[in-house]
Amino acid sequence: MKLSREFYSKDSTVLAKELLGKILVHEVDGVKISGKIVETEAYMGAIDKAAHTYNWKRTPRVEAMYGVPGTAYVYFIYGMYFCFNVVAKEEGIPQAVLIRGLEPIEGMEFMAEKRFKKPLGELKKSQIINLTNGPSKLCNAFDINKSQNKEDLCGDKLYILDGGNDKFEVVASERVGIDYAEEAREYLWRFYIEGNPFVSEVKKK
DNA sequence: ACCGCGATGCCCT
DNA sequence: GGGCATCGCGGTA
Repeated sequence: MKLSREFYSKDSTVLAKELLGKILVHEVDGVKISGKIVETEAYMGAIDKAAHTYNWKRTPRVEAMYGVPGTAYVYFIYGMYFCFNVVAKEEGIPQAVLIRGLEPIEGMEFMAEKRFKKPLGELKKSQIINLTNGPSKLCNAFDINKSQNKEDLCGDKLYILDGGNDKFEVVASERVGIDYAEEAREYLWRFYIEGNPFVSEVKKK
Protein backbone atom coordinates (compact mmCIF):
# COMPACT_ATOMS: atom_id res chain seq x y z
CA MET A 1 0.00 0.00 0.00
CA LYS A 2 1.10 3.52 -0.84
CA LEU A 3 1.75 5.64 2.22
CA SER A 4 -1.03 8.15 2.86
CA ARG A 5 -0.91 11.88 3.46
CA GLU A 6 -1.63 11.17 7.13
CA PHE A 7 1.42 8.94 7.39
CA TYR A 8 3.66 11.90 6.53
CA SER A 9 1.82 14.30 8.84
CA LYS A 10 4.01 14.00 11.91
CA ASP A 11 7.27 15.34 13.29
CA SER A 12 10.25 14.49 11.09
CA THR A 13 12.01 12.83 14.04
CA VAL A 14 9.16 10.31 14.24
CA LEU A 15 8.67 9.98 10.48
CA ALA A 16 12.39 9.34 9.94
CA LYS A 17 12.22 6.22 12.11
CA GLU A 18 8.96 5.03 10.59
CA LEU A 19 10.28 5.33 7.04
CA LEU A 20 12.92 2.66 7.72
CA GLY A 21 11.93 -0.58 5.98
CA LYS A 22 9.52 1.18 3.62
CA ILE A 23 9.94 0.90 -0.16
CA LEU A 24 10.80 3.91 -2.33
CA VAL A 25 9.58 3.50 -5.92
CA HIS A 26 10.37 5.61 -8.99
CA GLU A 27 8.69 4.85 -12.30
CA VAL A 28 10.66 6.33 -15.18
CA ASP A 29 10.01 5.55 -18.86
CA GLY A 30 7.94 2.52 -17.90
CA VAL A 31 10.77 1.11 -15.79
CA LYS A 32 10.11 0.53 -12.11
CA ILE A 33 13.00 1.18 -9.78
CA SER A 34 12.62 0.40 -6.11
CA GLY A 35 14.57 0.01 -2.91
CA LYS A 36 14.15 -0.41 0.82
CA ILE A 37 14.87 2.65 2.93
CA VAL A 38 17.65 1.75 5.37
CA GLU A 39 18.97 5.14 6.54
CA THR A 40 17.31 8.52 7.19
CA GLU A 41 17.90 11.85 8.92
CA ALA A 42 15.33 14.19 10.47
CA TYR A 43 15.51 17.94 9.91
CA MET A 44 13.24 19.73 12.34
CA GLY A 45 12.94 23.07 10.60
CA ALA A 46 12.70 26.39 12.39
CA ILE A 47 14.34 25.18 15.61
CA ASP A 48 17.07 23.06 14.00
CA LYS A 49 20.37 24.79 13.22
CA ALA A 50 21.24 22.07 10.75
CA ALA A 51 18.06 22.57 8.71
CA HIS A 52 17.82 24.70 5.58
CA THR A 53 14.74 26.29 7.14
CA TYR A 54 16.33 27.18 10.48
CA ASN A 55 14.71 30.26 11.98
CA TRP A 56 11.92 30.08 9.37
CA LYS A 57 14.26 30.83 6.50
CA ARG A 58 12.11 30.84 3.36
CA THR A 59 13.72 31.23 -0.07
CA PRO A 60 12.91 29.73 -3.48
CA ARG A 61 15.34 26.87 -2.88
CA VAL A 62 13.66 25.64 0.31
CA GLU A 63 10.08 26.42 -0.66
CA ALA A 64 9.24 22.71 -1.06
CA MET A 65 9.80 22.19 2.67
CA TYR A 66 6.83 24.46 3.36
CA GLY A 67 4.54 22.30 1.23
CA VAL A 68 2.08 19.61 2.22
CA PRO A 69 3.44 16.52 3.98
CA GLY A 70 4.44 13.86 1.46
CA THR A 71 6.02 16.34 -0.93
CA ALA A 72 9.51 15.70 -2.35
CA TYR A 73 12.22 18.24 -1.52
CA VAL A 74 15.20 17.79 -3.83
CA TYR A 75 18.15 20.17 -3.70
CA PHE A 76 21.44 20.56 -5.56
CA ILE A 77 24.66 20.54 -3.54
CA TYR A 78 28.46 20.80 -4.00
CA GLY A 79 28.03 21.75 -7.62
CA MET A 80 27.20 18.21 -8.77
CA TYR A 81 24.98 16.24 -6.42
CA PHE A 82 21.32 15.99 -5.45
CA CYS A 83 19.71 15.04 -2.15
CA PHE A 84 16.17 13.70 -1.77
CA ASN A 85 13.94 14.53 1.20
CA VAL A 86 10.39 13.72 2.24
CA VAL A 87 8.45 16.69 3.62
CA ALA A 88 6.88 16.01 7.02
CA LYS A 89 4.51 17.47 9.59
CA GLU A 90 2.15 20.12 8.18
CA GLU A 91 1.87 22.63 5.36
CA GLY A 92 3.64 25.84 6.40
CA ILE A 93 5.79 24.05 9.01
CA PRO A 94 9.06 23.22 7.22
CA GLN A 95 10.30 19.81 8.36
CA ALA A 96 11.77 17.05 6.22
CA VAL A 97 13.46 13.64 6.26
CA LEU A 98 16.62 13.10 4.22
CA ILE A 99 16.89 9.64 2.64
CA ARG A 100 20.54 8.55 3.03
CA GLY A 101 20.57 4.86 2.14
CA LEU A 102 18.54 2.35 0.11
CA GLU A 103 18.81 -1.39 -0.46
CA PRO A 104 18.06 -2.04 -4.15
CA ILE A 105 15.05 -4.25 -4.93
CA GLU A 106 13.92 -3.74 -8.55
CA GLY A 107 15.70 -2.06 -11.46
CA MET A 108 19.29 -2.81 -10.50
CA GLU A 109 20.28 -2.91 -14.18
CA PHE A 110 18.99 0.65 -14.55
CA MET A 111 20.89 1.71 -11.42
CA ALA A 112 24.13 0.14 -12.67
CA GLU A 113 23.90 2.08 -15.94
CA LYS A 114 23.09 5.33 -14.15
CA ARG A 115 25.88 5.02 -11.59
CA PHE A 116 28.67 3.31 -13.48
CA LYS A 117 27.63 3.30 -17.17
CA LYS A 118 28.00 -0.47 -17.16
CA PRO A 119 25.71 -3.51 -17.19
CA LEU A 120 24.94 -4.96 -13.78
CA GLY A 121 26.87 -8.14 -14.51
CA GLU A 122 30.14 -6.23 -14.90
CA LEU A 123 30.02 -4.56 -11.50
CA LYS A 124 32.35 -5.59 -8.71
CA LYS A 125 30.89 -6.40 -5.31
CA SER A 126 31.97 -3.07 -3.89
CA GLN A 127 30.18 -1.30 -6.72
CA ILE A 128 26.91 -3.09 -5.93
CA ILE A 129 27.08 -1.65 -2.41
CA ASN A 130 28.00 1.72 -3.86
CA LEU A 131 24.89 1.87 -6.03
CA THR A 132 22.72 3.39 -3.30
CA ASN A 133 24.61 3.68 0.01
CA GLY A 134 24.59 7.48 0.20
CA PRO A 135 22.12 10.36 -0.28
CA SER A 136 23.48 11.52 -3.63
CA LYS A 137 24.40 8.06 -4.87
CA LEU A 138 20.80 6.92 -4.51
CA CYS A 139 19.53 10.01 -6.31
CA ASN A 140 21.81 9.20 -9.22
CA ALA A 141 20.78 5.51 -9.21
CA PHE A 142 17.07 6.36 -9.03
CA ASP A 143 17.32 9.24 -11.53
CA ILE A 144 16.06 11.74 -8.96
CA ASN A 145 17.01 15.35 -9.71
CA LYS A 146 15.67 18.87 -9.67
CA SER A 147 12.70 17.86 -11.84
CA GLN A 148 11.38 15.77 -8.92
CA ASN A 149 11.43 18.76 -6.57
CA LYS A 150 7.91 19.43 -5.23
CA GLU A 151 6.63 16.14 -6.67
CA ASP A 152 3.72 14.72 -4.69
CA LEU A 153 4.67 11.35 -3.19
CA CYS A 154 0.96 10.51 -3.01
CA GLY A 155 1.02 10.49 -6.84
CA ASP A 156 2.07 7.62 -9.09
CA LYS A 157 5.56 8.45 -10.43
CA LEU A 158 7.55 8.70 -7.21
CA TYR A 159 6.04 7.18 -4.08
CA ILE A 160 6.67 5.06 -1.00
CA LEU A 161 5.09 1.70 -0.16
CA ASP A 162 4.55 -0.05 3.10
CA GLY A 163 7.40 -2.55 3.42
CA GLY A 164 7.36 -6.21 4.15
CA ASN A 165 7.14 -7.03 7.80
CA ASP A 166 10.80 -7.84 8.26
CA LYS A 167 12.15 -7.20 11.71
CA PHE A 168 15.19 -5.04 12.42
CA GLU A 169 16.91 -3.02 15.09
CA VAL A 170 17.01 0.77 14.69
CA VAL A 171 20.18 2.65 15.60
CA ALA A 172 20.04 6.39 16.39
CA SER A 173 23.19 8.46 15.87
CA GLU A 174 24.47 11.95 15.10
CA ARG A 175 23.73 13.35 11.66
CA VAL A 176 26.40 13.47 8.96
CA GLY A 177 28.05 16.51 7.36
CA ILE A 178 26.60 19.29 9.51
CA ASP A 179 29.65 20.56 11.40
CA TYR A 180 28.35 24.12 11.08
CA ALA A 181 25.26 23.37 13.18
CA GLU A 182 26.71 23.97 16.67
CA GLU A 183 24.77 22.12 19.40
CA ALA A 184 22.44 20.58 16.80
CA ARG A 185 25.37 18.44 15.64
CA GLU A 186 24.85 16.23 18.67
CA TYR A 187 21.15 15.52 18.25
CA LEU A 188 20.54 11.83 17.58
CA TRP A 189 18.36 12.45 14.54
CA ARG A 190 19.96 9.98 12.16
CA PHE A 191 18.40 6.53 12.05
CA TYR A 192 19.45 3.35 10.33
CA ILE A 193 18.81 -0.38 10.21
CA GLU A 194 21.47 -2.10 12.25
CA GLY A 195 23.83 -4.23 10.18
CA ASN A 196 22.41 -3.30 6.79
CA PRO A 197 25.24 -3.06 4.20
CA PHE A 198 23.61 -0.12 2.38
CA VAL A 199 23.96 2.25 5.34
CA SER A 200 26.28 5.06 4.18
CA GLU A 201 28.66 4.99 7.10
CA VAL A 202 28.70 3.44 10.52
CA LYS A 203 30.03 5.92 13.02
CA LYS A 204 32.46 4.47 15.46
CA LYS A 205 31.19 5.20 18.93
C1' DA B 1 41.75 0.71 5.69
C1' DC B 2 41.94 5.41 6.37
C1' DC B 3 42.67 10.22 5.33
C1' DG B 4 42.97 14.50 2.77
C1' DC B 5 41.59 17.05 -0.86
C1' DG B 6 39.61 18.84 -5.14
C1' DA B 7 35.64 19.03 -8.10
C1' DT B 8 31.97 22.31 -9.47
C1' DG B 9 27.76 25.44 -9.65
C1' DC B 10 23.92 27.43 -7.44
C1' DC B 11 22.02 30.19 -3.95
C1' DC B 12 21.96 33.79 -0.76
C1' DT B 13 24.56 37.81 1.48
C1' DG C 1 32.18 36.11 -2.94
C1' DG C 2 31.61 32.21 0.52
C1' DG C 3 29.82 28.06 1.68
C1' DC C 4 27.58 23.75 1.03
C1' DA C 5 22.58 17.70 4.56
C1' DT C 6 28.79 14.69 -0.99
C1' DC C 7 31.64 11.72 -3.53
C1' DG C 8 35.67 9.46 -5.48
C1' DC C 9 40.41 9.65 -6.15
C1' DG C 10 45.21 9.04 -5.02
C1' DG C 11 48.40 8.86 -1.37
C1' DT C 12 50.25 6.48 2.70
C1' DA C 13 49.87 1.94 5.70
